[in-house]
Amino acid sequence: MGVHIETREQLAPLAARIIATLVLKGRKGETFENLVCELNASKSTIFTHLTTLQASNRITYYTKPGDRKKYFILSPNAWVQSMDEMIKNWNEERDIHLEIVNYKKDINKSLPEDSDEVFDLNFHYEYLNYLEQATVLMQNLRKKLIENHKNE
Amino acid sequence: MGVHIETREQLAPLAARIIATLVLKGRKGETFENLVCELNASKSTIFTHLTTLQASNRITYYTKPGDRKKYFILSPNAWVQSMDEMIKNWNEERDIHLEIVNYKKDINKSLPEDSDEVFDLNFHYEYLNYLEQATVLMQNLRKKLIENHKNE
DNA sequence: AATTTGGTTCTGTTTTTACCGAACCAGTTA
DNA sequence: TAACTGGTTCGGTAAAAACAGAACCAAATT
Repeated sequence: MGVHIETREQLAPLAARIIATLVLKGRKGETFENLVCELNASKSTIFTHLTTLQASNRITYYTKPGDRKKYFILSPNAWVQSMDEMIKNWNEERDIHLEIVNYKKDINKSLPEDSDEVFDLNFHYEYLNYLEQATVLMQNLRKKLIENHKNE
Repeated sequence: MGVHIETREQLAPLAARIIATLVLKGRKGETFENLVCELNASKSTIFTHLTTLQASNRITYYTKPGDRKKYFILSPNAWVQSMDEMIKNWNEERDIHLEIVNYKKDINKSLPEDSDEVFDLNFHYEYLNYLEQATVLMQNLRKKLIENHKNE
């Protein structure tokens, strides 16, 4: 599991394993100390990873009254985050392709119709089409799931 | 663009820039030599990246009769590849969550109903639901786009 | 007031990644 | 057959990523 998270979320091995243990631990969470000894890593490493994971909204913590310890848990809306990430990426990609299309159109204009230097834009159009449709689907799914979630 | 590809496709900087230049070059493709001097990198580096990119089906090449050079181009079905990757990832993720659910169910069985050690499985169910729906949507879109593509 | 607990900061060290250069090889051309 | 072209292999290096250790700090305990 650690490895999977590591590649998919592009995290350092240990950061991924923190996530993995939090997934397994569930809503009870895990303390700083336990993470250190369970993953037998150094306090400093765990600390820096915990802070970056918090910064990227992947985890949070809660505290118990009369207890200085922080109990770290996964951010509750993992799938929303995951979808938002995906949509953001698709949009970035779309923007890049749009830029390229414009750039190539410009060049094509300055060439004779039959020149074999003329760019074929079809590739980009197909890709843009895919991105567009995927984004719409994902946004709808997002809305729908959020609705469902509220009504529980 | 290089940077975007680098992070999104998890490639080495130079591999990403190869992709980027191929995207810009389009159908005509780019030769080994040109890549070397355009990206001012060493032959060996370009070579190894070209081979791994071919191995991962991201690029191919064609040859001209009476010309020893290889003209490298992007694999024509980039969006299909991209979707397949995504679906594969979602399936892996689903399998992991299913395993965890089983594991947690097992533990829950051996605990009294009201124990606060009991795992809350809702998180996993929601996530599985998301994965399931996303996968179905993406598979449908895949089918649809492939149909469209054939009829051109 | 001293010590402990839980956490934080800073400065290395180790490991991995990304890349380069030189030597090499199989066809092709002169 | 010598030299060139286009590509391939291998050994090594430089830089970045991941992690560790020790020192440190503030709040709580003793």
